[in-house]
Amino acid sequence: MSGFSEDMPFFDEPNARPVAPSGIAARAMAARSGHANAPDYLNGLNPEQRLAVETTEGPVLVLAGAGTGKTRVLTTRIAHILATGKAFPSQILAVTFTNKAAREMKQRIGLLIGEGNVEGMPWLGTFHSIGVKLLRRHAELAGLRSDFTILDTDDVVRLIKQLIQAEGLDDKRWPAKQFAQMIDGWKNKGLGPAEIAEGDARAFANGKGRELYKAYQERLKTLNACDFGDLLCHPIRIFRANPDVLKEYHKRFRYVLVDEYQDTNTAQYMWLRLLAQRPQSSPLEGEVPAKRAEGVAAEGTARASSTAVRTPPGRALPGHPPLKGEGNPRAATINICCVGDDDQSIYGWRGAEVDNILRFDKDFPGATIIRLERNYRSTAHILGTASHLIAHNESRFGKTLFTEKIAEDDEKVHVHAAWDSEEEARAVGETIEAYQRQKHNLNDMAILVRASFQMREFEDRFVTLGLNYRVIGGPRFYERLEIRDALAFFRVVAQGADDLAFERIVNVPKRGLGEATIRQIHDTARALRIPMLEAAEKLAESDELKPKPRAALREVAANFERWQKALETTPHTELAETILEESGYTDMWKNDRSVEAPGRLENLKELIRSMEEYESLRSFLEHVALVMDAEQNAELDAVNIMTLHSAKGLEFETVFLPGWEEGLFPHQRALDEGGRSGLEEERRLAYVGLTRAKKNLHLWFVSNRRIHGLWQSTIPSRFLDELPEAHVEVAESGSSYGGYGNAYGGGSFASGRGGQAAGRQNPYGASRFDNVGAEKSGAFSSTYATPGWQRAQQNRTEATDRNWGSRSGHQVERIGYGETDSGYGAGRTSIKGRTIDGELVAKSVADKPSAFSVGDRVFHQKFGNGNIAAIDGNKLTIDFDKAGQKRVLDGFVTGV
DNA sequence: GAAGCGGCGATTTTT
DNA sequence: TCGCCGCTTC
Repeated sequence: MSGFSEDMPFFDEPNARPVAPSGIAARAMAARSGHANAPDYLNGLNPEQRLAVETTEGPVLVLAGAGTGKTRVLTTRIAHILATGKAFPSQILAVTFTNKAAREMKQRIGLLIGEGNVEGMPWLGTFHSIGVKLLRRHAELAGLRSDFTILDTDDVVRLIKQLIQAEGLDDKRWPAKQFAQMIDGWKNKGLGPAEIAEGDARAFANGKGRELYKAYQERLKTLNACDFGDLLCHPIRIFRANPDVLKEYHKRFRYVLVDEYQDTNTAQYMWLRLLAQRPQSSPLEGEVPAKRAEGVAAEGTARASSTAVRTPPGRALPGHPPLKGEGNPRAATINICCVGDDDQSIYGWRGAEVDNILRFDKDFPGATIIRLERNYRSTAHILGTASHLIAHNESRFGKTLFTEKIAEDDEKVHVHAAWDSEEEARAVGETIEAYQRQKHNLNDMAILVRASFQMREFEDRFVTLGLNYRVIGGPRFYERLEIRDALAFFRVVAQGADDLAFERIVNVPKRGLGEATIRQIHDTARALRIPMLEAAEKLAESDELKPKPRAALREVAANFERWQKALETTPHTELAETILEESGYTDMWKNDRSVEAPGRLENLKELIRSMEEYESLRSFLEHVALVMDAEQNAELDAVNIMTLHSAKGLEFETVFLPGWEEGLFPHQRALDEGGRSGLEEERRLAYVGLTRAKKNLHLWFVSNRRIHGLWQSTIPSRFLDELPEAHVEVAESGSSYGGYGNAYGGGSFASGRGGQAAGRQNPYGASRFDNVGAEKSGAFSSTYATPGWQRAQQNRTEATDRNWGSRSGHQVERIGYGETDSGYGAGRTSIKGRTIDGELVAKSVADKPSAFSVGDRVFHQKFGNGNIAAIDGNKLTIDFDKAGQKRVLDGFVTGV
């Protein structure tokens, strides 16, 4: 109970018992948790959680360690505020980072207080979705119309490229992508063109960075569009420039809740501060005028004056505006509750400021800090391991997770060594099969990697084993080529000024509108200051074009005119279908002979289907821009493969963490670019990984890994040396293909084959992992009787057939990973059309012959075309034209 | 408009 | 080393 602020102010609560001053908070808390008449929703909360729920007034920081019931606290807190009549649903602002988190919160609040009431929580959402909402209401204050478009990263890059070229700059020397990232970085900090540092402005485009940024913002305005960063920055600017507007929201939001506070960037922080500081009276006016002015309007001068006050030890802060009434005992009540875990801050590289959370009690004086350390997820060994590791970080509040469930048979954390990444994949595969034999579900297992290139080896291995897996993360459904094309059509219909969308599809399908014509449209639009669509209409009526492009353009213009009219009268799903038909887009794919085409058509169908949930084309487009989730197939029992980053917030019975080697984890670039804080973030990432596991945890490191195509010998991660011996067991081997250790090792694993790394020293001193793997005994050494085959056979007759027709038992799912414009190679998508609803799949698959014959010509995503040489059940031996002879499962090939 | 070649980069990712 | 992007070529 060390976290209580000693000077928490006393607040009157009209509708409830007064909150006890913090001096007796512990006692009060204890007394209350024993209260006989506590409402249902409070039942089952532990004392800390309950305190976090019931301390509704004033600033509260809930430091919620991994697996300590963070979401439960947030949702119960909202339920409590509502149940005690402290606020109406519409008076609560609750922000999350991801749509998934927002959805989950809505759902869980619904369970607590009844579905109907959640509908009335219009201000529960992601920072961005709430930003859009605000911006739509006050668009004119940002120079936009309320039907503005939200551009995605791809649009932004294309736009910037145009601007760079328009400036007469070499777009190779100054890549648009890089500048887009710079702009993103500035917006993360809430900086407009006028506010960026001189040095930053000069660093790009021959010193034209600032002008370019300005030009970009102006271009967005003419396009009636904004980017993701603007969704936060525009509201900030609006609030600052229009105190009356801000006041409106101060009145509205009585309670502010923030999830994952450690991930907030500076802009989000500013946004929150503006909304959270609610003067109830105005004694502050004139009292600290200088600070106030800075805080609300001029961040320029704020920097110098605020640094001394608010810089936490050890780390300098880039100019945050000071808090109004900072340090002032008469500061207005701020009912803000931020929940987060400084130890899980892993997004520094994209602008998140761990300091926001570390600084909380300084930002919000008198804040109550509540630590949730009671863990309900993992075994004592896992917690002990994670805690010991994270204790090596300096910049942290300091929490220690504990559990009350200590079972004798809990296994220690296993650390395994392998010769190289291939053996690692093989051994993990075997361990998974060993668990499977003990009746563990594949769904309960996850492989969490540092970098996505590591996934490939596991995928390859699992394909051969016939082990179901699913990859989570990566580009998603809405980033696929055909989806983006379709959306571009819709966007132009919904918002005629969307030039980027127009440019994207004006010549899709091919209409003979080449570069020259598009240039001409572009120039006309620029000259007349009208959208390209209008310019196209004008050109089509003039004599400036040759007959062919002129006719084509006339058709395009007529199409859009017709569709725009239909927008008023036709149901939007119907209209969407019409658009894709009449534009020839569907036909384009129907006539396409490539393997991807059918999948693309199915995706388009899925797109239309998903539109039904929205009331209009506009609201659909808005959701598409912000909600880019792909649904999961939870039915399929499959091992989960994902990066450590995307694993945050998830939990699994069994977790595998491969690749614990210096250079990979911690990643070399994190060290090079981030220094000590980079290392600490890597360590937090490791901590996130470790704390995902409920029961079983396996860490791996290899001696040799291929990096950029070259085999390099590697050194075990320093993180391994930071694990507590008491909770860790070094498994001698994981591979039945053992012998490497004896054959090559003989000594230090870290020194590699044949002294390859001779002279290379472990800079971190002798590691106790140096000799691991020299002997192989094999805690999980398995036999060659792989269950994969039997399983594959079994699966054929079970759920598999229902969902996937008679494909092989081996199933692969890619959540999100699909092909994009730029494309993940086709080889990355093993089975297409998983987004199709079950019925369609079943039908289309059933039509196909379920078995192949020897001699059949087939196509495989990864290996290309080949002829079937032999068939063994669902396993085919194929002579590939290019890849040679391979054995693959029949589900992975299609007839040609 | 497709195919072929050369250069380059190669963590992590949400909205 | 591999695979993508963009440019050139026919």
